[in-house]
Amino acid sequence: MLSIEQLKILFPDWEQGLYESVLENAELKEANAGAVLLKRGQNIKSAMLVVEGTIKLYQEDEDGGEYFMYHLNPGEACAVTLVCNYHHEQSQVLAKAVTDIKFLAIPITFMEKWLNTYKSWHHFVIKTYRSRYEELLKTIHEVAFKNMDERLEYYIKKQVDQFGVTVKLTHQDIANDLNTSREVISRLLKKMEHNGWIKMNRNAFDWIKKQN
Amino acid sequence: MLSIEQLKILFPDWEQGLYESVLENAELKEANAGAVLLKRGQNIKSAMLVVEGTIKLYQEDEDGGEYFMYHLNPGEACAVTLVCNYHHEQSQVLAKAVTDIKFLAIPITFMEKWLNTYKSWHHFVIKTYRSRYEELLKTIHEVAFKNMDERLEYYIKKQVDQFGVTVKLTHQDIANDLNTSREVISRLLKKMEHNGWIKMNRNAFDWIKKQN
DNA sequence: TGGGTGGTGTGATAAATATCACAATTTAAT
DNA sequence: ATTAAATTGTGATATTTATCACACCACCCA
Repeated sequence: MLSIEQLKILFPDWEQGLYESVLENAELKEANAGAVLLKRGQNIKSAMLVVEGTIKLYQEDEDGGEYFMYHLNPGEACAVTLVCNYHHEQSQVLAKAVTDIKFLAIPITFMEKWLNTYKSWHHFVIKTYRSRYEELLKTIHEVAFKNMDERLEYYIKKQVDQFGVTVKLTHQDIANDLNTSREVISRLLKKMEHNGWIKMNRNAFDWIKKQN
Repeated sequence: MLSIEQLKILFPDWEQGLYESVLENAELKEANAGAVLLKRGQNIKSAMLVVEGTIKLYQEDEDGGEYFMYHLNPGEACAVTLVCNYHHEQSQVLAKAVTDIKFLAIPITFMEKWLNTYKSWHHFVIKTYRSRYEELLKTIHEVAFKNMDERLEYYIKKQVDQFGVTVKLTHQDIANDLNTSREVISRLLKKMEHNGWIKMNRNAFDWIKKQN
């Protein structure tokens, strides 16, 4: 299990009692890069708080399509799992581990209880919802108004913010995340290369565009 | 101002003290159908709770484009205005009155205070965020995976749920809400008419599709 | 070392949507 | 009643994206 000191670093704004409750009731779980942590329609049985590594959140289609929405990092929680009413909530999202990860799983029976007990938990939940709500707004902005070239640029920038200027993804990976085809991504990346925005390698490329 | 009885009907799960605080500090405002209540980039100065009528929430583009996300009805609050930190939050959304409306405007200086004072307010805020988060997920699902014909059907169904089977909108109205062109909507509606899903009139049509 | 596999490049074509042009018709206004 | 404005219908065309087909190359591995 984690030490209380590690918890305090990850979640600095909590009350003492909340740290103790978490240590007592949460399970520290691990998963490998690529693991699916939550899928569309799955019953939510525990809240997920990221301790180590990065998770990607997707909207998932009925027939296998995916659309990437945002990253979850250590100290953050998966909003959809912070359910208040413990009656068979179904996930609307797909969550995948990008790297090897560690996370705290807290049975959702505690959610309602903690909301009433810990002010800091309450604030944490609200902060989580608010920031994710804003991420979704940005996603809608992209997908409702932008063509694929701009969406790709936005996608790459998020990737760069997360993992640095070397983007270690295949064209197919990116196409899956943007719910398009590999050919489209290949051609758009080629254009970016012509424009001097990226330097391409096999299985990866570097983002070298100067930001104004 | 409203009576406390009216408030209790609209917001049945609140504490007594919260009703009183609202009556004391909220301003009851009115707006006409079509009025813009909040636009992208605008500073948020008060929370908005709907008392009467219906509001439409949009994602707004830099250059005038709009994409309809969801309706707000009496007893509901605009999530983006429920800010916890009163430091110049900017709206990411566009809010328009669909009908003549009445709403409570609560200065955001009370938001943080009430979160710490009223459990029922805290729950209300979380419930609001959660339900709107889910609406945004549905919107992303439409716009990321569906073609315009299905998105139009989804749009009409939301309209029907709100206002009944007679949809009083012009093709141009719908095109604006879905960020497409009038011609596209006209042609798709014509197809729906052929399929026996709608009966068209000028400035309106009836949704007559049998649901299975 | 010689396949096999996966990643990438690229043309051809189809489908979905956007844009332009303009006619026809209804409603509103003077 | 006549004109003006708004609404709808529809063809032609352009753009964007999806799909199919296939070539080429790098890398792994038996």
